Amino acid sequence: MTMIKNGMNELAAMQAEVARMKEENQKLRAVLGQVTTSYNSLHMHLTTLMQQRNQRETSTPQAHEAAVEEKTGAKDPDHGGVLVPRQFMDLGPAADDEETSNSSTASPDRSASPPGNAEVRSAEQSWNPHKALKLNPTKPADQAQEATMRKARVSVRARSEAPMITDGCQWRKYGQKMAKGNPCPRAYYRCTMAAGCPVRKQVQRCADDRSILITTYEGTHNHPLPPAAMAMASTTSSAASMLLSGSMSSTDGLMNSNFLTRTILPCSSNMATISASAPFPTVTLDLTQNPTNPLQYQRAPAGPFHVPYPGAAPAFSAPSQPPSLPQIFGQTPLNQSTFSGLQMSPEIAAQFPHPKAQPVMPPSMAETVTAATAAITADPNFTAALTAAIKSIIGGNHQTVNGRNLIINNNNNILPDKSCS
DNA sequence: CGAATTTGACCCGCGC
DNA sequence: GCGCGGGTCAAATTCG
Repeated sequence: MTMIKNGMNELAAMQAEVARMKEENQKLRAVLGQVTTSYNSLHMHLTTLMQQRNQRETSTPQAHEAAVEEKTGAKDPDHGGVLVPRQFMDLGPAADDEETSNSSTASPDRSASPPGNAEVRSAEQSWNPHKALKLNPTKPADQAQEATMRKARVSVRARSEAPMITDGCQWRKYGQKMAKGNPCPRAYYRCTMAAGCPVRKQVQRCADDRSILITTYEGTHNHPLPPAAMAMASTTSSAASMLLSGSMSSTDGLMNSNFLTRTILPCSSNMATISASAPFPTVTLDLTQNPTNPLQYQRAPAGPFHVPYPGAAPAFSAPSQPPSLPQIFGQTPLNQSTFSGLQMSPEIAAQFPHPKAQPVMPPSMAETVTAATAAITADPNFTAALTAAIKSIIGGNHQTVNGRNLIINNNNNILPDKSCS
């Protein structure tokens, strides 16, 4: 008798559970529909903007193409008259293609590379940007852009007692050097999550304050990343994309950091600095300032440093690992055009009423970033469309220099490169 | 014993 | 051309 009663209770519980799941399913469908609608409207807006821009461009196509040619040294048929940079429109096939070929052909063993082997040589060039520049002086524009992308660096400054920050990737140390002007050695690491992955990073302590760890990332992963690594990879590639989209149009050395600052690190206007000066354009994300900032990492008592960030945990699955710095950013692996950590402008938000990212100013930074992250990571196509749309919308703030976009800074938030080395 | 790290040698770009 | 400095290689060593 009690067994029957138990069975009935179980059945009732399961029915309740099914009903609850149905309700949840309906909500999710509603959300999906909302997102789809928003995406469609945004896509339409993007199309309209691009058409308008194309019309403007085609009115003076020769001047534009001549300017591009002068800047890059070759025409790029992919771009045509569209001013949206490739790294924002493509979902990374160009870089991926090449980097995929790297993985199949690149050999770190230089002695094994027969001289004159074009394929191996090409891979070697992509491995070493210095060689690439020298050995292929007449490369097409897109290749030049890719080479520049590889050269672009993202430097993260953070306080840490640990010898290296935990970013979710597997790294293999391949060298260490004493850098001039810094008593602390600089360590060189290479991503070992996939054979031929071109991503490298340098780790060095700041000479002025040795509690500050400077980690410089270079390159884009050519393999899927674990959740814990996606955010940082996305952040660095996004920062690099942002940097290059501006640095290639600016010859001033220091260029606008406002836009990047607002987008990569929407919570703080003085955490991201950009140096487009030689030898490599570098974005510096400074996490050592503003102790009251919610994004400010806190020193861990032992082991790798982590960045506690309330309200943003879903991207990290490892229960033992508290959300670390990159957590605050969105992620899209293999996508150099990802616009991470996006803070929606009211204009954009109005056109994209994401369920969590309402145009109303967010009550907290955490919600903003969480919502933006959710929106961005939802769909890679949407990511590309959104980034392109933003670029287009910001077009009002753009000027064209030598046929390329230049983001105009509305406030004078240009900070000197604080690199210590 | 295989993987990871260390470390001296080497390569390359750049300035003088 | 030479020296310096940054970056990488690879043999030796250490570690798990």
